[in-house]
This record gives sequence, C-alpha cells and structure tokens, in this order.
Amino acid sequence: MAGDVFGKIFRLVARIPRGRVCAYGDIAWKVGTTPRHVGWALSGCPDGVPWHRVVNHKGQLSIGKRAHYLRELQRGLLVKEGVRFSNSDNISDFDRYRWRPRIPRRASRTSKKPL
DNA sequence: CGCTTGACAGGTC
DNA sequence: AGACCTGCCAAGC
Repeated sequence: MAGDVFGKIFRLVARIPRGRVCAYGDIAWKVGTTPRHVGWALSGCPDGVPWHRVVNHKGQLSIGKRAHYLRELQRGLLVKEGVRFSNSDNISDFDRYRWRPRIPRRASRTSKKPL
C-alpha cells in the first residue's frame, strides 16, 4: 500500500541473507523513504524480521547509545551468523559483508530508482 | 493540528 | 579524526 512504509521495510529487511548486513540508507533508498524511518520502523519490528542485519553506512552498530544491551544483542546475533568485528561495534570488511537489494551487477545502473 | 522524537546520512568545521 | 549541524518524514503525544 502507499502508506505501508513499515511493511515495505520489513519485507526488504527480511530478504537480507543470513550472514550479511545492509545499511539503513540502502533500505531507505530502495523503499523510497529516509534512513531515519528505517531505524524507526525497525525499532518496533515484529518477530521474524532480522533487524540485526541492518547497520549504518559506516559498518558500525549505530544502536545502543541509550540502550547498549541492544548493541550487544545485535553484535551477538551477527557474530553467530559469521560476521566478524574488529572492535566491539565495528564490522571488519564491512564491504565484504554488505548486501544490496536487487544486486547492482552491470546493467541496472541506468535507473536511479528501482521499481 | 503542530511540535517532538528517532536503531541515519552526508556534509562542514 | 572527531565533534557538530542539517535534512529527512512518519508516528506519538
């Protein structure tokens, strides 16, 4: 639906493969909203949504400023999936683990907006 | 109906 | 390199 931004976000996040991560900005770009909305939507995401696979564009866990237990939870879940961390909140080789919706490959770079 | 709040991003200083 | 500022826009109150 038009206003079902949350649903879009959840569905897209659910597509992130196990052991991979995605940036808020990438999700936002694909869904057609802003990165803040992604984080905001994920703060109240239902069960089954791999919210822990979404990190900021620096490859760090942006959550946990107020509630650092969430940060540790996210880190634990990612480590369990095989993601390595150089620091307690910094993913090593972020570019390697990064996953993008609709695989860029060669051709699809002419379109600025997907769908 | 309007101000505040965010699990961000990108730029500037 | 790190602190700070601004844009973004749906939901909450």
